[in-house]
Amino acid sequence: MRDSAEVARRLIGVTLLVDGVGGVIVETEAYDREDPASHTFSGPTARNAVMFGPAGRAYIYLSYGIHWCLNFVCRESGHGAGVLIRALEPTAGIATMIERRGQTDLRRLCSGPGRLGQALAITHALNGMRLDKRPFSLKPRRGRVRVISGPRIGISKAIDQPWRFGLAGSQFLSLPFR
DNA sequence: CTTAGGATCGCCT
DNA sequence: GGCGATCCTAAGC
Repeated sequence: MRDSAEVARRLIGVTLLVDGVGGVIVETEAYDREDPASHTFSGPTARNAVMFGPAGRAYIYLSYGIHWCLNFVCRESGHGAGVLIRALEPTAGIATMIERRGQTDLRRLCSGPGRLGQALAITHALNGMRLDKRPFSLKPRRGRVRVISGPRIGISKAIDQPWRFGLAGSQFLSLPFR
């Protein structure tokens, strides 16, 4: 597969479901092996092992001891590359997501990696699983989409890299693009 | 609308 | 032992 920034860009507009629940990907971030902000920057460890394995799998980690976050593993020279799925526009299983999240605001159902994880019931149990098999489902986007990019969010290193991607004009982004 | 603090725990130095 | 690829709530303008 190609580099993670290209994958991150091409994922915008793709429909992601987990057990039939989810929506259209509207925000992603790319991370790679040579990237100081990436979990893989310092080499393989127990946590990031999946990121050094085959492409097309889920890498899931626990953020701040509370939030399960979903990444797609990419293959790049040296491996250790992936894309963080940061936000969805909810389209399927909305009632289920509202119940899991405990709030009804559609704009905040899946707008952020932690919220998305909660809405889709992402847990460590899905770590390393193939994205082309149950419970995951990916459907190609229809037609063209306008993608914007900018600095990634919530990191302190490599903030100059424009490796955050979003669907232009979407109301479901975790934060606006400047 | 912006900012500040707390929650909470696995990972790595 | 310190610190996050975060989110929520409350308080301040």
